[in-house]
Amino acid sequence: MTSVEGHRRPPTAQQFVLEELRRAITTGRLRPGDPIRQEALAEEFDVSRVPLREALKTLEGEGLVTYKAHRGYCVQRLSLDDLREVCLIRELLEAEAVRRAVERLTDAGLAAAERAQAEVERAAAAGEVLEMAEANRRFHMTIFEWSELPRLVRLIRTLWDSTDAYRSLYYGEEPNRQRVIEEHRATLDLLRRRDAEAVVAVLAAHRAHAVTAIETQLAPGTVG
Amino acid sequence: MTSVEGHRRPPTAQQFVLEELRRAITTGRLRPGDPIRQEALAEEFDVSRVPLREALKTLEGEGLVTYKAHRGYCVQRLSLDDLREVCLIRELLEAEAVRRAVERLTDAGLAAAERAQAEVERAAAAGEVLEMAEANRRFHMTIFEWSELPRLVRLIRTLWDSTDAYRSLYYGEEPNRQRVIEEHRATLDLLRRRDAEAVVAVLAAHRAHAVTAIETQLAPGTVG
DNA sequence: CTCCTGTATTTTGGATCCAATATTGATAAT
DNA sequence: ATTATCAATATTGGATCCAAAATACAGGAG
Repeated sequence: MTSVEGHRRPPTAQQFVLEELRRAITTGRLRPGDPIRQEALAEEFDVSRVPLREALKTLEGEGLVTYKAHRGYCVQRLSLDDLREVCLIRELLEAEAVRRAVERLTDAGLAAAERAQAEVERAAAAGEVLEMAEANRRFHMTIFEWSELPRLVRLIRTLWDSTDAYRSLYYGEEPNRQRVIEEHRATLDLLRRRDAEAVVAVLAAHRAHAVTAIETQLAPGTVG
Repeated sequence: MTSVEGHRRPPTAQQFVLEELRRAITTGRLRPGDPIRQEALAEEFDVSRVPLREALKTLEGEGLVTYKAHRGYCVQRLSLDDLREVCLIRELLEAEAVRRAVERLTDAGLAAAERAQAEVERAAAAGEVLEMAEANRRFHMTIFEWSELPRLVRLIRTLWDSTDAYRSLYYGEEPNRQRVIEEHRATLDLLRRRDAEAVVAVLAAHRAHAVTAIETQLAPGTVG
């Protein structure tokens, strides 16, 4: 094996930089509100400013950074209000995706979701938080994709991207990871019974719980 | 007056190119499926390929063009299925935006919408189709913005952008223009009475009509 | 005649350099 | 002392040039 070091480097510098920028933002290395100094960042990633700027344009489209002409990019402030808003929008879109998905559900599709779930549980047991988050994402996207509404899925994916920062926060807690596994099992069960509304309810409950968890985690001393 | 020729040129080349590209796509000058030859386009717009590529990245984020590494950009095929899907998503998002908007509706807000509507009617009477489409957009966005959900409004705006091509088709027909004016008046009336669900219904009916109109316009000889 | 292969050409990706704009700081006038 | 103005600096925007990849094409083997 020559280059199987976890992540193989993307075929273009802009895609590489895009991943790195996402990581930098989600891990808090670049903090919300920070202006983005292109020269410094480009040097750090060892690329020129051109691919960096193209990656930033992509992130601008996703709402992770803001842009003003001649003043450059800033990391978008992700307030709790933003998080709540994203969850509200996800609620609307994912509910529709699930309803459509259940109508088109096949055995092969279910098997794919079960494989993703197996990977989630494996990663959880092994304590691989990052892998678990990734498999979790695959689990959900697999379901959404059954809807056969590619634009809808694309939007949902973008919304997930835009709150990656908070997601890693959530998955950092062991009880939350356990909870996710339970919810996935319940979801699979309800899917087998073609009960779309119940699945929608589970997903909604999950989002609500995640928001609450993050709220308390972020504002721990508001009462004391 | 020095540069009041309708549109003043944007402060950056990428924004200028972005507008031009949008226009080229909506007017059919660049047709769906067409690969985008950067060199040729850049020369046509009299800029280098750098700002062109940044504009394309923005359009990629909006779903108007697709991108593959080392193979470049293509104008997204906007099938009728795509149009229907965008309308479905708009239905979900705009309904929520309207419900929130009605809860927060102020007199000043209503006045702004009425001004936009006045401009719509003026442009319609003057036969200025492009101006009418623009005022129409302002009318709706004004309402959506009362929701105070900036990300939601942003998404809706992007969805509107992605179907601009079809919109100009719709507004090209006089009866459609007349219909829009009626619907706006009804909408304003219902807003004054704070009847969110009725507004949602009007908007849904409008979208349904637009889709049907475009379907018949695009496939005129399917029966004969 | 078909298919594979190697090469030429086209097209995209990226680096460097220069221009334009914004920001900062210093100086002077009120 | 405060504010306005102008110069110096930092930062972004864009053009050109070169590298890398993909595509098209020609030639030869089967």
